[in-house]
Amino acid sequence: MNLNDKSTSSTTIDKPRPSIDHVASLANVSRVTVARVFSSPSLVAKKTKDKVLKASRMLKYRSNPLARGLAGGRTNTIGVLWKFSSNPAAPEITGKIAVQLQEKGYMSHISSFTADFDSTLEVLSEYAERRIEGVVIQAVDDWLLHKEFKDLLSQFRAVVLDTDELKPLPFDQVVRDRLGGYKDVAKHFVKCGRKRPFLIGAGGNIGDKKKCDAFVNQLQDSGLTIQQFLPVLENNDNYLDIVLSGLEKEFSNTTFPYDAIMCMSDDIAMCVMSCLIQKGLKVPDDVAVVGFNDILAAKHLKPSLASVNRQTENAVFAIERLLINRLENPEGPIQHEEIPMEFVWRESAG
Amino acid sequence: MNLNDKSTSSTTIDKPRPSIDHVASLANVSRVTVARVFSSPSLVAKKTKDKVLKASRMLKYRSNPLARGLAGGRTNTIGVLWKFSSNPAAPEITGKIAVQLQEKGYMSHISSFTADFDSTLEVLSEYAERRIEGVVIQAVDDWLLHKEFKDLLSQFRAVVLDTDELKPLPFDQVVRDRLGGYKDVAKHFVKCGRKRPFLIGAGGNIGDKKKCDAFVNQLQDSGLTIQQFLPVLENNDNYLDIVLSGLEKEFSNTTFPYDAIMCMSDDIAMCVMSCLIQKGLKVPDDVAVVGFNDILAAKHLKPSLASVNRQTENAVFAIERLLINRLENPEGPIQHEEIPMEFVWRESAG
DNA sequence: CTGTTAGCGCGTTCAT
DNA sequence: ATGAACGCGCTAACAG
Repeated sequence: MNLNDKSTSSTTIDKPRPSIDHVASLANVSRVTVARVFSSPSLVAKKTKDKVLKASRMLKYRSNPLARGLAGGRTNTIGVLWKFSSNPAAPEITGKIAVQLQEKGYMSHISSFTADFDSTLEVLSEYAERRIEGVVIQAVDDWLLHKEFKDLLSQFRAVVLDTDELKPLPFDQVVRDRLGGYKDVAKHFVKCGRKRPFLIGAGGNIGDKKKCDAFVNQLQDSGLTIQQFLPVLENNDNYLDIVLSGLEKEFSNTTFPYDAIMCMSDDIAMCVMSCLIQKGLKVPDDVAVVGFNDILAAKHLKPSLASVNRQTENAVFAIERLLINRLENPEGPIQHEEIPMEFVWRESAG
Repeated sequence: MNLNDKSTSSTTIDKPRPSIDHVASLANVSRVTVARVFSSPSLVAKKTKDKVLKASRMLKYRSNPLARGLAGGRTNTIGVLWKFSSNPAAPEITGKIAVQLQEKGYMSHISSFTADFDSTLEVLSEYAERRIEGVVIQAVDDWLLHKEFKDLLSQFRAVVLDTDELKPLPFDQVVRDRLGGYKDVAKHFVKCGRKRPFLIGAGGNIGDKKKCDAFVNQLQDSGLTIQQFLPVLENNDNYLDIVLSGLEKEFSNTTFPYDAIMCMSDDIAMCVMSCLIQKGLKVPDDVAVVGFNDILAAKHLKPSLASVNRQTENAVFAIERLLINRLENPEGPIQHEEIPMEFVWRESAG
């Protein structure tokens, strides 16, 4: 038991970074007893426990997460893996998750999916090496269905997926159906008698493809065909430039060919509205415009901007709930929580 | 040397989670030699090194960060501490930092300052327990000047501060002078002959106070006095409502009393522009409007919105550079990097 | 240049 | 209910 006796005389102004041994000697018990007080308190006599707790409080003892993890204990660490590129919403939700978990006593690692599959596997491997207890993963791509991925994930005590539709995987999931939002917009356009809808902002990835399909199919069910898409390059800071120059071209005809525009972000929608209005068109009388994200400013614009609300707050709470629940109860039944994204009607939608 | 001989027959499909000992025995050297190949390669003979590297590649060996940290080695972990509440820019910059550092082989913990001083100290203590190598801290408040805080920070191999002005602290700093942005806007208003400026969006904290002062003082230097502030509650999702209802009241006079408005965010600026235009005022002819943040959409609005660019990208790069540099060279001279926030002129500014 | 020894701080058997 | 001993995987201080 090699501890410097400095720590006993608490008058010294050192910061002895107390270890479990210090507490043990101060409480006059063995190191194991101290450890047990924190890991499985029920096995320790109340009197002993009190002694230990008092001593640890005096020394401001907190067990070391690294040592704990190395020895097979809990690390209070969570990994949050999101796709940051081409996803402006990623920082917001991952940040909120981190802050929320911090309040629960967990520390989060935030990482980004990378371009290739292998290096993303590496991230999960490193999570495992660091004895992370749980991971929260944005699961929009289909990578997760790979066996390798699944196996790596299964190592963790808790896994929560943030998906856009229920995946056939044995993990807790928060399902945020953005497609529902797109369908609702399509329905609204139909209901208002719009005849020439338009969709702006498709990227090249799978998720974007799904959105387009949902929107188009919903329109087709009502007998409307959509004429054209204005594609947007992924992960490009100039995407608004591209969108707007594309839109400009549509004005070369004598009449503007569309009467309803769905934009894949509020940013785009705002710019489109500005452009239309400046060209002498009225929103929503001539053209209806709907955005996506429901930014705070949307309701204060003129006309106020209709949008789809991602329900980020609710999603974060759901994620936290599922995660904490599984950490505390690893063997419980798998849970799914649905949080539909809501179409928010405002003036611009007509 | 207790290692299961399973690992030698690499045909088995187990994932033996190879430890340093496995590599050592396969390469026929001692465990220490293996460790040295990774920590200080220069001390190992080339021939031995190759042997070891080959063995580790075969076993897909990667040293365990937890064990490394516990034994006093490097953990490849960075802490990023920001004020998330009442700061919409926090997720973006912290996210970018994390992604950037991930590419350099570091894993980031992202945390938020909390309301009280003590629990923020706790975060730093936990960083220390987790043997984090470096911390990046948003240093707008004056907490850092407390001795306790300074002492805790000094433990880390690297500390990079993101400040709004140079702090008298022995740490690397990236100075993003937002006050310069405000001053530039004030100068611009003066230059354009505006006589009745207005400032919207002051919160209650110290940082906001400084901004206001910078703006007001700059105006006063030119003989202009600013009539009024429209305060905004911190950390409030309705702040736009409050701003706009405040603005409404100004219209009760026969003439709108201001001819130039500086808004503390682009969100506010957009709403203010919409409001003014709807009331029949012209931007910028009757009233100039400037925002803050320079969102992508700003240049596409009508009129295009003048703003102040935070230079987030550049700041992230600077932070990364200072951090990596110090990690690799802990004893080097302290560095400061200035990244002024730039006033971006556009139509709305007049 | 390489190997031996002794920890880092904690969890987990076993005994008692 | 409590303690002794060992191991988690690695680095540091020596030795050779």
